[in-house]
Amino acid sequence: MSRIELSAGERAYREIRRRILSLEMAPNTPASEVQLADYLNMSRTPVREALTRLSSEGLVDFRARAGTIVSPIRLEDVTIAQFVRETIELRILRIAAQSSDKQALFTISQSIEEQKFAISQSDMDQFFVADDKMHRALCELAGREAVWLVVSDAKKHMDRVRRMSLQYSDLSVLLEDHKQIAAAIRFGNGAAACEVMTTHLRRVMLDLDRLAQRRPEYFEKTDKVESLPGLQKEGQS
Amino acid sequence: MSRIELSAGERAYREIRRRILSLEMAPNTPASEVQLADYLNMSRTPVREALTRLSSEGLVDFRARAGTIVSPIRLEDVTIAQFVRETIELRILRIAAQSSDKQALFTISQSIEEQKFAISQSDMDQFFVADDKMHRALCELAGREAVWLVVSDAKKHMDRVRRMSLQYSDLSVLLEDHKQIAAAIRFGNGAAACEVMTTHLRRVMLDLDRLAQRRPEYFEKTDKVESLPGLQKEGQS
DNA sequence: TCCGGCACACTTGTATACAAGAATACATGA
DNA sequence: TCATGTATTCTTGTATACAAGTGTGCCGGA
Repeated sequence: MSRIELSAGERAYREIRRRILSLEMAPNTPASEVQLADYLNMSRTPVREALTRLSSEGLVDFRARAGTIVSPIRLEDVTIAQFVRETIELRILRIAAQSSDKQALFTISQSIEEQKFAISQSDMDQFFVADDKMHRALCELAGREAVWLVVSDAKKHMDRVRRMSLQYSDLSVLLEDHKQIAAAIRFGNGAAACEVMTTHLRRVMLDLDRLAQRRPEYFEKTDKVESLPGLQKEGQS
Repeated sequence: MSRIELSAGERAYREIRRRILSLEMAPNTPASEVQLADYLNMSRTPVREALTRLSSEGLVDFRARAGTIVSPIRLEDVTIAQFVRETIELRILRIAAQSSDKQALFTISQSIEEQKFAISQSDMDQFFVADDKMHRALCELAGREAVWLVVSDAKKHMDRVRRMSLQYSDLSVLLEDHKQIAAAIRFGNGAAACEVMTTHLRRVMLDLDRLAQRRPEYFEKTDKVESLPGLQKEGQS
């Protein structure tokens, strides 16, 4: 029914974006227009349209007449995204704690079940989806569903990091966070929920350094001298 | 020195965006590609690139093969933007209140002087600029300069409303808000600053209904019946 | 072996040509 | 007068051609 024909430009945008955020297209690697056009079976025009949009999102970098690349992960972008997300979600949480919207509360329980299942299947993608579903449901509970769009948009700069981080993380820890948040919300205890949420959202940041060392080619090279002689951080071969 | 040649696409984007946000291009009116290309002395391609970006920002609406229009002002977008801006700026303010960055504090004083001058000259555009400068300086004071970019981005959905509102507003009221905020910040009184800021940022919202009645052609038509017979709001004409 | 310079291949930036759906004006019939 | 069907015009969507830099690799010389 709602099956409308998508334009080539829109298809290109969604597919390239998905491939970037899922790390299928690695940061700092070329995103050639002709190559993508070939891959997507279309001309350069709609591909270029997609890349233009992605560029203004900071997900690809145009280097005039010298090739386009998938943007490296920028620590600054991640930090801002984290700040914005945390700020907004905490306020959402305080509002949500005073609500008792049955539908939203049910969606939250539902997403937690899905997380359990995803963990039992070791299905990270599904966990990813269920995680988002819960955070989104919290916005609904607060009666600010549309705010999720903003959070979701800010999140794009963290998604690649989150995906890397999830590979080495214990998902059950995150699930436990979620359970505690849900419980606190049900009790109308906004402060407690916020406390857990703050810890929860900051977990990714704790991994950042480790991830940047493990995959330096994914990250933006900083201007600062990487490691002053005799002042190196503990070498992590 | 830093005078680099901008691409046609970038020029088109900036100019069209400026014209939309300044209401030179009225909401709900056509934004034809050929017409804009002609106006900007370039081909359709870079214009289309600009419109694509503006579309993903929600500032123009593509209607496939039926013309592109400047997006109407959507009350929902304004509301979200207000929520996001208020949430972020209040947190910024609490952090800023604990700082004493001389440079940023000076910039704040400076912008207030500029506001006074702008009022004396009845120069709204200058007031607009000085206003932004102050809010930006508050981010700097909080040591989160980059967060301003996010606020600034969220703000785009309020800018057109703000511009309409300013025409009927008493600018000195806004200046007074700013003075109080600056004073509270200097005293390290974050709570007081937040209180004034909340009132300050919500002033635009109070005008919304009035503005929507004065210029209904600028706003998105809501599904709700505009005015039930016998239940009209006070006729304004 | 190293360095400088040059030519070439390759990439994006822009213009133009063409395709196809949408809105509109108009003719036609009741 | 009004409804309806149709042709036309206008708009965007996509493909392709061309222009103009960029980076690279090779060659020659020291």
